Amino acid sequence: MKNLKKRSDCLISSSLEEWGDKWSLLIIRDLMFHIERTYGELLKSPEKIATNILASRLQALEENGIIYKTDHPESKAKSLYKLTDKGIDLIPLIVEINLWGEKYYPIPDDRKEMLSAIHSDKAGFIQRTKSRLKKG
Amino acid sequence: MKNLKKRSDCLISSSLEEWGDKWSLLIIRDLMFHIERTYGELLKSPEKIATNILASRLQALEENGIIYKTDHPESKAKSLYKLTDKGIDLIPLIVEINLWGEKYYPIPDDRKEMLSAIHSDKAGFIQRTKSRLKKG
DNA sequence: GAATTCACTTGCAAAATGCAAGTAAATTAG
DNA sequence: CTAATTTACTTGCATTTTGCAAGTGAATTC
Repeated sequence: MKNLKKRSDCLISSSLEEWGDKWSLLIIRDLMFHIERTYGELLKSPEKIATNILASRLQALEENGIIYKTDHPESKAKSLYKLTDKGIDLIPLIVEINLWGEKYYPIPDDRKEMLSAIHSDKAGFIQRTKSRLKKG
Repeated sequence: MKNLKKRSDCLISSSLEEWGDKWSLLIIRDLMFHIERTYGELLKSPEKIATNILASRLQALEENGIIYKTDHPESKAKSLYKLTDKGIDLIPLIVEINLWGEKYYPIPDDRKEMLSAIHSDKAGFIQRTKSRLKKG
């Protein structure tokens, strides 16, 4: 998957070229909820991404500076993927997707707490999530 | 293009099934900036969507209740596409994409005014845009 | 030392995309 | 009034992307 075709100068179009496909945003979601994940953990997400697609997306996201790969502290066989600051900047977007989804889909139990935190203080939630990810 | 595969219960995943591809979001962008567009006007967007892809996306977005089609007031040959309330609810998302893009791409001149309006009063901008689209 | 885990890669079929050309109804031009 | 043009698509086909299953090699556990 080669990226950055630059279909136009539009900010939205350019941004979507980087992360605007379903799998990329689901990977970003996982790294937002869990701070860091191994390749195998990302594979276990309920949407069942294929191994080759996961590999190509991780590579593209890394090339675009949205995620980075580090050594796993306990094993040389594993490695960890995390969001860069550029990736962390996508938190407000993920929050808005959740808010839209909340309005049109049944809310899974494990998202209820997060959504009520967002509703009571959106900016605070985003700020707390950002700092949790940055030190992680 | 058949929709709604429902890969999981995740709000993000379900939402992305509806509009989470690049072309759909660009169509939504156009309908947000211009309130209403004909098929031909949508085709003229700088990203150069193919005619068959545009047709399939319009159909999917309509089936998902995000846009609707109405008669053109001046010509039976033309028809107009507009955002439904469900589609209008995506405005905050488009705003956040713009804000992310602003940080990582050069800002086109024709977006500068909008972005400064967003920066000075995000909630107000969203509210004004919503009411503009609803009466339109 | 052998089996298992981990992070991928490879090969191939199926689906989606993109391009060019066509079509039918409505509109405009002569 | 008739022919050319516009409008909103559809169709056919090549290219690209996706998805599935089966490797592969290094690291780890048994």
